[in-house]
Amino acid sequence: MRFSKYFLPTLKEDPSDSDIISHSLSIRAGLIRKVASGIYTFLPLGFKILKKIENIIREEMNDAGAIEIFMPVMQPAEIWQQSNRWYEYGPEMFKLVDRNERDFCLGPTHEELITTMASSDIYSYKDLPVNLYQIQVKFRDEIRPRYGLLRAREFIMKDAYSFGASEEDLDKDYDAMYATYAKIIERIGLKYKVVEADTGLIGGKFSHEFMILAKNGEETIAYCDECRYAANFDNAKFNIRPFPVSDAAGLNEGLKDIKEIHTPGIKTIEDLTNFLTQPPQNIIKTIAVKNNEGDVFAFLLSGDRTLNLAKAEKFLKTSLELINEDNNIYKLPLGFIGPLGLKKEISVYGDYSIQKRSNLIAGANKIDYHFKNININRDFEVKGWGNFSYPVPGDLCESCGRELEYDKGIEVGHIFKLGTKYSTKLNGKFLDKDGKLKPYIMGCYGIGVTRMMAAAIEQSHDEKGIIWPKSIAPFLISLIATNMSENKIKEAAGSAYEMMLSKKVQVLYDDRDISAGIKFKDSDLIGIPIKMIFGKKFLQNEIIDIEYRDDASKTEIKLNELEDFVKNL
RNA sequence: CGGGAUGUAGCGCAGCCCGGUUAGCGCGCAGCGUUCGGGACGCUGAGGUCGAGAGUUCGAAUCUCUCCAUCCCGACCA
Repeated sequence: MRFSKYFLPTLKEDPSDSDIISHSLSIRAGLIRKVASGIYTFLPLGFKILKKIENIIREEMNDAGAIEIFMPVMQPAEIWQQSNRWYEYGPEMFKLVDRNERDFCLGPTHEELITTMASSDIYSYKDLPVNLYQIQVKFRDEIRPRYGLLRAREFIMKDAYSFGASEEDLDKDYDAMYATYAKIIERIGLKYKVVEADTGLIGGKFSHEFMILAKNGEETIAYCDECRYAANFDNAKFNIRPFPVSDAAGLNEGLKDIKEIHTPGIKTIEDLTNFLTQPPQNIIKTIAVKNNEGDVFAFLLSGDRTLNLAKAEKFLKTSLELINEDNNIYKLPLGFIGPLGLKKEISVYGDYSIQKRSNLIAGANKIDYHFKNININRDFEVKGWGNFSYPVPGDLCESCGRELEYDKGIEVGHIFKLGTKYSTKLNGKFLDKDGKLKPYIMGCYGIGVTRMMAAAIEQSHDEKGIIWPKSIAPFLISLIATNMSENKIKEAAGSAYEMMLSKKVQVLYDDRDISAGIKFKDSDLIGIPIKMIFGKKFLQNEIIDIEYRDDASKTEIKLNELEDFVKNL
């Protein structure tokens, strides 16, 4: 492609309405333009990259035996009402009405549609298992679209749905998709981690998320290199770190007498640590929660930890909300709550992080007062112990005992075992060998295609711009003629361009009659892996400079070596 | 939806607090000339409903109100 004939508008400055690197770079490099919040046009360069990502996905999916189909964006309301997600999804679904006042939605996902389709065309165990996928636009009216392509309202997803006759079928497909997803990301050439995740709204037994590692990632991953465990931060299993001896005030001093201390207006752990010059680990954080029935519970944690509500809910088998000014049915003195002197109706549960501690500080259940030297069992009882917090630095891998490490990531893929959730609701049944009618056992597997593009930028860029991995780079070679008014340069670069075209090398020839600096800057900004420069050195000695985008390394080749160089790319 | 901020030329911004002729600057864009390996220079020029509507005023980009859009922080997700 000749730059002068292409449509590739680049910007020198960051756009004012983007804060995240992948967003501003994809606008500056001329990949996308914003149409409305969370809605984008793909310009030629961005579209090219998208197609490359899609093709890698398509090839690997096909290799894994999945079969491509194409379903509509617009879907009738009935099937969503049948699965009840018309209501569960709620305002997150774009809904519309046709001229006959029938309800439709713009598909946020396609479980309903494909299950309905399967139910009328797959009747026999002989047709199973089968794995169907598509690469399609999805619509989700996100509460808050943000970060450009990372959370858009219209985005492209590869979604696959497997139908099996048995759990074994599902396991096989699930494992195949797991391996395929890993292969896809490896082929694209990005660093990633697979984590155990929550199943969320889509439902099902368990799931894995594929995370592209990036500093600005939305998700925190807790992992252990020793035993290869990795999980979402919220979900991570861990053992409480051993209490550091240097912090161990009172560990060996025996139990001291309780003292009430005046702490006017000191409500937060942070204020308290400053006021008393004590580490937060010596303070009991007491978090009050309530369930729908109006039962109130108190969870005690080490002051440096945060209550993981999901863990508390699992433990108590009830859904919970934090107590605040609005739902404070017992009028608890927020900021000064503690285990000692609580109402009898409130059951107290302890996090392992304080189990073996003594002489701690806690709220006195009286405004502006705390207690010193509180001791478990001597001063109050705990109804149950558990792990109720998020991990903190130093916490240990549950299976091997090594310290957990943390990384930031962007979720680009998610695979689920759905089981019979949708087949049951949408009448997706087949006749099995034993002559019995059974629901399909399903799995679903998604990759965010447009998100993958943004995640790649997020992982791979520098202050000059994007650094594309070769696999998805829009062009492999950026051919730069530094001075178009030098005929020798212009002609040599022109014939090099023609030669590479004939050899099917993907080359962007910057033939614009502008200063060389702009060409270098643009080339770096849009992230083409190799710069091939015809300039001064060519005029003098027929030397062509080769410069690599990723590590900025350089080599020189002579004109007569050019064909060989191109051959070995 | 709650909290915070912003809307002035294609892009990035100043002007607004303290109202007063033709609304500025940089980049980009067009023409001419000079330059030519890391965002060159000179001259000339085009380009604006000051987010929208209403109000206050002799007079509004500037003050008031309403609305809209966009971005950031929280619950959701590929």
